[in-house]
Amino acid sequence: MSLKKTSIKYLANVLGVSVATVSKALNGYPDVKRSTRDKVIKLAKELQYFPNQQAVNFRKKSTKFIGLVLPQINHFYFSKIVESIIELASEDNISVIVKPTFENLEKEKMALLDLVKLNVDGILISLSDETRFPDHLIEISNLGIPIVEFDKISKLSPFDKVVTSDRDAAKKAVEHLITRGKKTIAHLRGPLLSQNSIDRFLGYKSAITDSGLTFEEELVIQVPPNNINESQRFFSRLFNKRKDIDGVFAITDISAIAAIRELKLQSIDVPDQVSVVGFSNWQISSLTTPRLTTIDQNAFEMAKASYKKLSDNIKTKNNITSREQETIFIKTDLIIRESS
Amino acid sequence: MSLKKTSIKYLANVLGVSVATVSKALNGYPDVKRSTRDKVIKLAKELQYFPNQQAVNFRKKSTKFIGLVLPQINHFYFSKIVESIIELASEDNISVIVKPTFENLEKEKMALLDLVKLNVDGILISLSDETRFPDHLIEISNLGIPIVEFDKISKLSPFDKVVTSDRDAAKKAVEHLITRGKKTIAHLRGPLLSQNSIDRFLGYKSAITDSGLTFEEELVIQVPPNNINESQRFFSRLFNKRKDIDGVFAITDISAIAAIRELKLQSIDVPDQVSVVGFSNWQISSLTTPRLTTIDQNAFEMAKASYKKLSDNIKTKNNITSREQETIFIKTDLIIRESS
DNA sequence: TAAATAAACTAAAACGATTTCGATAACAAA
DNA sequence: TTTGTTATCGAAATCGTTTTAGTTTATTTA
Repeated sequence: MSLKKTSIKYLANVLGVSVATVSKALNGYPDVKRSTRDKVIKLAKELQYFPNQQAVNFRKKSTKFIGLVLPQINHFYFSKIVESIIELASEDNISVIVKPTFENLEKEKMALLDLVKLNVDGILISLSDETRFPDHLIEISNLGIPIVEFDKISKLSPFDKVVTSDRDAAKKAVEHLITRGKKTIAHLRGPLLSQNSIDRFLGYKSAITDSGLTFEEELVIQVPPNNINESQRFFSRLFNKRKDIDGVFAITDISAIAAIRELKLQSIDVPDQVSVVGFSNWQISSLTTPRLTTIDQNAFEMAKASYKKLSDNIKTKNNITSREQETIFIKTDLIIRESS
Repeated sequence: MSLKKTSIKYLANVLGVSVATVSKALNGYPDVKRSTRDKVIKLAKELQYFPNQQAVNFRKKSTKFIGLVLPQINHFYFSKIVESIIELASEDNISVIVKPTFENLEKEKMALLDLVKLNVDGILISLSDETRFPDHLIEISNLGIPIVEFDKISKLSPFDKVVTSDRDAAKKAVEHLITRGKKTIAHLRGPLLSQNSIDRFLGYKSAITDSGLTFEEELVIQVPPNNINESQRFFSRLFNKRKDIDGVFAITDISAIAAIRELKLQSIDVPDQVSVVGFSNWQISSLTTPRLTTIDQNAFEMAKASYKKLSDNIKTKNNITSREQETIFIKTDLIIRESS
C-alpha cells in the first residue's frame, strides 16, 4: 500500500494553487493571503502532510545533523553524554548521528568519513585510545566542518576542546586522602599516553609533593582501567610488596573496586586501614560495600558545554584558521562516601 | 574558506565529460570505457570528492536512516542495544537516529514525529512505561513505515516484536533457587502494567506451583526497579514481617542488590541463609560482594534480531495489513555466581 | 561499401522543497 | 481615466545525484 506521502505538489494540485504558494503559506511568508494560507494549512493537516526533511535539508544546504564520535556507548559516562547531547540537540531540531569507535583508530576514521558523506553540520568527538595524531580530523576540518573535541582529546590538535579538569580533580581526591591522615598513597594509573591518565597522575603527584610527602615512583602502577580482574592482580602485586600503603587513588571506579576487593580478601579494613578513592562516579560506586568515594565527572555539564561550543561554531562558521582555539574545563565534585 | 565541496558537476567540467558519465563511472556502470572510468576515479580521489549523501538519498527515496526509540540511553542494557544496533546498521551503510523518551509518552510521540519528518526507512521502538495503547504507532505505520517493537512492547499492537523470554527466564531463576533448597521465595516485582514485569512474575509463579511449593501473595511485593534505596525500604518491610524468607528473586539487579544490602545490614548470610537472584546481568552484578547470580538478557542478540527483522521488513516492504505479525523470543542465560 | 550491431557517451527529467523575480490583480491617488 | 502602489500569486531556477532513453561513434557482419 504505502500511501505515497503527500507532497507540496499534491497539496498544490488539490487546491489549484502553485507549489510556491503552498510552500510560502506553510512557512509563513507575508505575501500570501490570509484565506489561502488557512486553506493550505487546513488541507495539510487533513492529509497529514509532513515536509520531506531530506529535501528541505538538501535544498537549504544545512543538514541539521551533527555527528557524535566516541569510544563506546555501553559505558556509564559516555551513555549519559550521548543521551544529554541528543536531548540538547533535539531542542534545536537537530538530529545526532552517533558513532562508536570501540577505541579503534580505523573505525574512527571510517566514522568520520561517514559523517562527511552525510554532510553533517558539525562533529563532536572523543578520541579513541589508539589515536595519536589528529591528522584525520584536520583533513575534515579543512573541508569546512566545525569540530569540537571533548573528554578524550589530543593536545596536538587545533580545535576547541572541552575536558574534565582531571588534574585538579585528582589533586582534590588525593588531598582528601591526605587530610584523612594517609601518608603512603598508591596510584593506579591508566595508559601512559592517554591525556586523562597523564593529568590524573600529575594531579596525584602535585598533591603529594605540595603537602610535603615524598613522591615514590614505586607507588604508581599502571592498570587496565576497565578490567577489574587485571586491576586486582596488579594491585595485589603492589600491595604485597608495600604493606605500608594506607591510601589508594585509582584512575577509575572499576580499578578502585578491584583494590577494595583485594583488600577485603586480605582482611584489610576499608577505610580504616586503607582508604580508597575512585574516579567517575559510575552508578556502581554507590552500590558497592563500602560505598565508594569518587570524583563525579559531571557528564551533563560536559555534554552541554561541548554541544554549545559546537553549536556556536556552526552558527558563526568559525574555523580553525580564523582564531585561537579554546579549552573549556568542566569542574568535578568529590563525592565522599564510605571508602575513605 | 569552506572549500565548497567538489561535486559531480565539477568533476565533469574538469574532465570535459557529462555528469552522467561521471556518475556512472563512480558507480561502476558497464557502459563507460575503462580508461574514462579510471580518469574519473583518479580525479575524484585527488579532489577528495565525496558524494553528497543527502542528495543521493533524496534522489533514491530510500533515506538509509532508521529510527531507534527507547526509554533511556544511560542504562547498561539499553546502551548496549544502542551500540549494537548502530554497529549492525553501519555494516549496511545505514545511519541510526536515536531518540530517548525518558519513559514519557509525549516525548515518545514527538520522537516518532521527528522520525517521520526525516523519512526514516523504518523504526525500532521500545515503549515507555507510560505507553498503554499503541495508537501513535499505528498511525505512523499507516504511512507505510515499517515498525518493529523490542524489549518493552505492547501486546495490543500489530507489529513484529522481539522480546526477552522473560517468563522462561524468571522460571529458570526461581527453579535454581528451589534446587538450592530454598522454600520461601520472595519476589520483588516491577510495575503492574509493564509486560516484562508481568511475565517475570508469571514465571516466578509457575516455578513455585510447578514444583509443589505454595504460592503466597504476601511474598510478592512491588518495588521501583531502578531505585536501590526505595527497593531496600520495601524489602526491609517485607523481610521484617517474614523472617522465614530464604530466597529472593528480584526484577532487576538493582533491586537484588538492595535486598542483599538489607540482608547484610541484618547480618543475614548471603547465600547461606538467604539466596538472591537478580535480572539483567548489568556490569554491576559482577562487581558486588557477593557477586550476584542473575539472568543475562543477551542485549546483543536482542539488538541483532530486532535489526534483522526491521531490515527484512524494509526490504520486502512488508506491512501490518499484509500478514500475521511475528514475535521472536530471545533466550536468556542464568549466570550463577556467589549470591545463590 | 553498406548495413547491422555494439560500445560509449550525453541530454534531460526527476526527486521535493525553497526562493527570487517578475506578473497580475486590486485598489488608491491624481 | 490614468498612474502609482500594494497585495497576492506563480514560473522557473536551484540544490547534487541517478537513471532513462536516445545519440553518436566505433566495430563487425554481410
